[in-house]
Amino acid sequence: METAPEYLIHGEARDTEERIVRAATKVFMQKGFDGARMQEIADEAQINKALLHYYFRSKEQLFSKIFRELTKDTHMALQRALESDGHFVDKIRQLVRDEMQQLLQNPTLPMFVIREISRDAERFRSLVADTPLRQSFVQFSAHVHEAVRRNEIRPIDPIQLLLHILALVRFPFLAKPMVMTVTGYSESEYQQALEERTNEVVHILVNSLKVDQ
Amino acid sequence: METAPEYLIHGEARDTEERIVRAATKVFMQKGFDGARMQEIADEAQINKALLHYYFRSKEQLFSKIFRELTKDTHMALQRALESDGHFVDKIRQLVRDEMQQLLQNPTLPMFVIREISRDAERFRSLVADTPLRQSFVQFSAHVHEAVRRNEIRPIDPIQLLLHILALVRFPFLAKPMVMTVTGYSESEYQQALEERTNEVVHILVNSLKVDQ
DNA sequence: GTCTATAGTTAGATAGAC
DNA sequence: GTCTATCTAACTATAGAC
Repeated sequence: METAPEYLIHGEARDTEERIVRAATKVFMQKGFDGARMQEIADEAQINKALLHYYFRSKEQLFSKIFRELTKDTHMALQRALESDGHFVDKIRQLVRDEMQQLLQNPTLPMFVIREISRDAERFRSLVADTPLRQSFVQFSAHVHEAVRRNEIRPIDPIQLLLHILALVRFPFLAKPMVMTVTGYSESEYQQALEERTNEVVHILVNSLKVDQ
Repeated sequence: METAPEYLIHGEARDTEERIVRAATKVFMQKGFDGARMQEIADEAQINKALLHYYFRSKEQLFSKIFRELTKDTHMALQRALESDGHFVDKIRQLVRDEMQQLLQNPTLPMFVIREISRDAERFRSLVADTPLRQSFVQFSAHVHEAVRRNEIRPIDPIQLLLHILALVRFPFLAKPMVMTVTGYSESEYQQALEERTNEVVHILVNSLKVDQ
């Protein structure tokens, strides 16, 4: 079921669709696919439940749209970093700062993505198939090997370095409710820790990549 | 609704309850609370659905039992590490090895815990209230400050160090489906990366804690 | 303790008026 | 396009026989 071309939609149509997408994004990110209710999305969008099905045939299709929208720029930060010139360590620095800045704007995205991929890895696999994301890791690996060869960094398995970066950057957002509870930190205290974190992460990564240690 | 004392239960009772718990653990860990179905748990335990409600009044109560069971030893590794003697860096080394070993035995636990806490942080808060887990972070912080004072490690905010450790150790298990897809790694290749990871994580942590850098 | 049968509720989805 | 009303299926939970 194709949506009608833009010029054919009259009245409040575009606005309604946008409100639905915004509402669905909010609810799906908060509750996940299994926990989300079409009724709640309709309420949030201030429309009727039936209208959801008019715009998006099913919950599944609505979710797919949201998921694709939210993940389509995932590889951008990595791409920008790899394409930049200079020392490999500078690329890492840029990558970390870029990702941290984005996540501070959108702190619940990591939990959403990882929860839904874990729920249905197959969907993600087919979604990623025709996407530059897959190619990004190949390039990243090549950059790592080249940097090792040039003696810019110590020898390291690219997947371990990737895991280091993703872990250090994304985990604090993923684990926010857990860590807040365990530490007893308040919302604002934790927020501050997140903001101070960029330099910490850059520091630990740069140090671990130094040669001759 | 208390379960009858052990000696009063006859026939296959204990075995049944155990099968239910095992089945529920499997299904809840795989699907999460929202995605799990009582019918699936019953099938997995090879009993009737009504019997689930006989043993555990509701899905909520069954889940609570499982969740408490799975999280009750969370603080153990940290406790063991803190109580050990010697240089602070040795405690970190032990902690990482201890946790990694446990997670390799139970690789889906981090996803389960973090997903459910994110779904209902309040439950976790009240669950942790009367638990040594909360106290563990206080002790951890004290150890960090003391180690800094003794010049065993560089100055570092305890919450940042805690985040470093948790992130580096747990994220690779959390993000397994995502990272496998992005990298194109097979199950066995990823498994090997996980096993090789302990030394990597120890290396990066120890390096980042060195003084005079 | 364990089962079958079913109540009670809520979810996603559709019909049809406007 | 948007609404009300309703269908159908699925889920949790309970009643009651054995």
